[in-house]
Amino acid sequence: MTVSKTSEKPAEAARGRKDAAEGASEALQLGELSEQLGYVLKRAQLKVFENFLRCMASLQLTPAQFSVLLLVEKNPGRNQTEVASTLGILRPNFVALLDNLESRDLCARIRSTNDRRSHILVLTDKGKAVLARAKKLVATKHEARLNELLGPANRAALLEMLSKIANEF
Amino acid sequence: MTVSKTSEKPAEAARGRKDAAEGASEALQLGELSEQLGYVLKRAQLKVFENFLRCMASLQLTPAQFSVLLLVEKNPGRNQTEVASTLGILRPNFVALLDNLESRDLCARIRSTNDRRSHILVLTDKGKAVLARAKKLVATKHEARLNELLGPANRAALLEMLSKIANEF
DNA sequence: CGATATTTGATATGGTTCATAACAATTATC
DNA sequence: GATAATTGTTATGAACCATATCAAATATCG
Repeated sequence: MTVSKTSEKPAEAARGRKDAAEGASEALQLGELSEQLGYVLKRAQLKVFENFLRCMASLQLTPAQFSVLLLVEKNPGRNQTEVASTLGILRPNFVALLDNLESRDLCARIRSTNDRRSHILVLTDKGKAVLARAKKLVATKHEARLNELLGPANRAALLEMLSKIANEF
Repeated sequence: MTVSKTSEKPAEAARGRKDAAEGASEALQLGELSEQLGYVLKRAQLKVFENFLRCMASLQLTPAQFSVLLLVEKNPGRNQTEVASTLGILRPNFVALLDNLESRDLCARIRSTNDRRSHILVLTDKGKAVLARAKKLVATKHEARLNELLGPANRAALLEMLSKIANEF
């Protein structure tokens, strides 16, 4: 982990007021830390989530909520267990997440007629509309920033390597 | 968000017993999700941390603890504020982390003579020895797995891109 | 059919991580 | 020398993650 969100700008906040005065204690050497995959990965992930939240501020969607809307749109009619486990979310924790989306009228639970235990998930019209706007924001503000920073080819390569790690590590 | 640790194997657990029976409800389509940087990044990060913990099981070191040891070894004589903020850890949260390392005799707090407010951090002999063993474990078990999966060139490219994101996003 | 086991959504609960406010001791500022 | 700022610390709350358990509904199998 090693990193926080709004808190400290890692290498920045290290050298404080002292610098102006006398000793000017220099910045710390990261050393082997900057070669540690986990360290860099975590840092990058926090930055990306931070940026995502800023881009989505107007829609008030977290990465988790966005991923649920995306998945339900692509797979309407699936139940909570299926959607949650596909996202790696535990069913108990998925309940509050859904409560939130449902209370905002973005998503609806419908009792299944086949299996009256399960709740079928679908996006409401508002949910579809909000998701459409969210996609545009992500594309133009968030993912575009990536292309700008890495270039399309590198961006694709990065995604592929991360997928490989996520699936085969 | 989106993913858990020991819990669910995302795409795996989705299709449960039903498959054997009749309808065999198929796996969900990830769709645009697999193109979302944040989603893939988070997944990869969880996998990497999980693997790190397994590799370090014999030494009982978390990624955060390992990063502290690495940083203190490279920068002996710095105080808590400097080390914590370099790692992006808030000072209040750094206290318990240090308490742990100190109670295991891996690291020591020494009252500074210049500024009697601050605690100078150093590794104990045991701390140095444990860190040396940890480095070997990480190199041979953890990072080696990466080279095996991506190849050295790709591994380097990945690290560089992640650093860029972490620093410039 | 009918007893038993399983699945689904939900609740309660505890652990871990992250963030803020406040405090005493010490030092810096002016 | 009075006031402000810094250091380590405590207390505390929010958010996220994980486990056990429950009632309702369904599946399984004798």
